[in-house]
Amino acid sequence: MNEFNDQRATINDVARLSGVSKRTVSRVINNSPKVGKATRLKVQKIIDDLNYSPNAQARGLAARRSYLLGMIYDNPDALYINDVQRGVLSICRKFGYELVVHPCDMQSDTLIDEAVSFVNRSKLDGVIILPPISENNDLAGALGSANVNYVRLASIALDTARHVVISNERSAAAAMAEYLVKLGHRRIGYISGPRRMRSTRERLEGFCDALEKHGCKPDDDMIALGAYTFESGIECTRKLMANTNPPTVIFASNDEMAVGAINAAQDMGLKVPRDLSVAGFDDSILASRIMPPLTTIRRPVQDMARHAATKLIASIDGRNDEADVSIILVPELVERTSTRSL
Amino acid sequence: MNEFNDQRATINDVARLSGVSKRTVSRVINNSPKVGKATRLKVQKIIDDLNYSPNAQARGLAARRSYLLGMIYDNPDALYINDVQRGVLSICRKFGYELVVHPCDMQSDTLIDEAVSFVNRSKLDGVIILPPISENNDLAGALGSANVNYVRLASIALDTARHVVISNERSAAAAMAEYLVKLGHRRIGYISGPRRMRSTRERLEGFCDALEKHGCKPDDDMIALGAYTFESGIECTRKLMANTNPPTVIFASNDEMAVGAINAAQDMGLKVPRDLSVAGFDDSILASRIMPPLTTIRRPVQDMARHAATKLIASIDGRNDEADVSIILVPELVERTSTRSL
DNA sequence: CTGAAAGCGCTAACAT
DNA sequence: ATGTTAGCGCTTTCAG
Repeated sequence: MNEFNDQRATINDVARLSGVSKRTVSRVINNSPKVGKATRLKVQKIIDDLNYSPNAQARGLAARRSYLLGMIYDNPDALYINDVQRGVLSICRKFGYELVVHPCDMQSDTLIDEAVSFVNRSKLDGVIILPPISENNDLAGALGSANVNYVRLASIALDTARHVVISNERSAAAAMAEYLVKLGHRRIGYISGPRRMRSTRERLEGFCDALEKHGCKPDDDMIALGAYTFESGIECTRKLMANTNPPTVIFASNDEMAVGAINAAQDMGLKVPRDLSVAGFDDSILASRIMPPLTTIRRPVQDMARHAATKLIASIDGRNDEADVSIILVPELVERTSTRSL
Repeated sequence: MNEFNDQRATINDVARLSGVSKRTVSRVINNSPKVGKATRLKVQKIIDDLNYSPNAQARGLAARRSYLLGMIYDNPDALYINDVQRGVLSICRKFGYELVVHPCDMQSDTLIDEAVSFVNRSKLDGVIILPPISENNDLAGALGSANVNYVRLASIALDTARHVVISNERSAAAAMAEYLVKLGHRRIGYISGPRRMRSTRERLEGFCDALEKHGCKPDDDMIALGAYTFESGIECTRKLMANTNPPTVIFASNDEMAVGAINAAQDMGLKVPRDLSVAGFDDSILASRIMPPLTTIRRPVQDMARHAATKLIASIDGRNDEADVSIILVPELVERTSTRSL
């Protein structure tokens, strides 16, 4: 490390000192195979001595590459976002990319223009889009026609394999149904997410279809429309329990609502799981901290993120086979003590 | 928007179409005052028509500016990180900066080299460092001698005003002490964070000093050494309550531990707050979701982040007066129902 | 396998 | 107030 020199070394310095041309140094940096072994070693030595690292901006300008990936989201769940960031970054590191984050407002009517402008302005090589924004086909379309590489995280195949990484929430919800039936429950309440989200439908249909197979499809009064919020969990639980024949278990389709359900139950003087079982979806930090600990479904968030980043970089690098591999992950059921056998 | 042209417009296109030189266009882009009003309007019109936006890489290369800020952290608390990101980004947007995130491993012995290399490689204009990494003076020193602009988020003035934004956790902890004493508590238990962190000392000393003023300085057996984790909260609570004269309230110095304390209490057959009051620190999502809802202290995280970003950008722009303003924020006490009056 | 030279799109002295 | 001319540090034809 040259502690005394404020100026960082450039490719010219390396070329001069190692007695080769810029072009050759560039080849060494980029691991081109067309460099003699001796030359490579000589150049590499100078690079190490100088503690040289190429200027990303200059490189990007010349090569039309920024080595920057973007992440676009409007998700209230900080834990989810953080997990995705970590997952994406673990792959970025391997390939020399950095991650630029871009939270935004889903409802904004300039959402699409803003997203495209974000990518263009920063010359991002690609973007990863998180749910629920990932479900916006217009956004994906705009990105596609602007020739932007993108991968969406989703619960269903809403794009070609190249552009999406899927967690099969339908089958995860079905697994929860199986589990609750096996515990002996027949009166089963369900709290859904907001209508406009795809995950809402996936989870609901997966759950109901599986129950139907066991001959206990829930009546309409066993299904409450929530909003993925704590408060809506409370409200829906009240509604569900007000039925003349209330459920013995409530499956809230995310943990926030499940925690709301537990709180509501306690308010009503019901003990969970003695008087009412409760299950959630997400395995957020809340799930393991709440009393009683919540039976829930763990989405493979970091895995999805890693796959998305891998796909994206493959796509940027033109490794089409890899970019086009179909990725479908299955969340797993986490059994805790908020659900009991009847 | 020119939908049919794959190539984005460049400054040359704008110059040619508006019949002025590149230099003048550049002046318009950068809001230089030395441009005639008519010229400015004419150029701006072309810019709008072409939907032109300058290439950040080229701009950065020429001006030695990337318009990229970095965020360095190793913090288990996703909510905190997310809050900081949002805060920083709200300022970034105003000034045309983007944010590159960089979680890392505090324990790594290449931490410092990696951080410096991160900044150099990506040509970041500045970085914001989160606790507890922000407490690493060697890192700050290395950044400083590498001429990197940085701002640290901290609980104490561990750098010059330009380089730090402070939340006064000492006085916040003191406020909690006052509050508990006012509720009538005298036997007061404390669960600290890990020794190596500054915030641990700040919170502990602030708390104890305030109690001392009221003549109820806690004995050594009323202070348990935790680790800011859920499990350590449980363990420390057990220890505290095993005293012959156990506390009537436990102040855990973060919410995770406070939630552990509540769980431990319930395990021991104690009802919170009837048999034991519990208070936390952070006002994390857990605080409002747990039963009973947690009395805690809310750190002004987004505010700190905004101040840090503002400072950093001022410093980059050479607005020294602004960069050197001293920022000390005070967290506020949030009263909920996990603490009761004796 | 290596080198010379022409840019990538922008800013910044230095004119005018 | 505006234009000319060099670069910023790198990649990339195109030659050898």
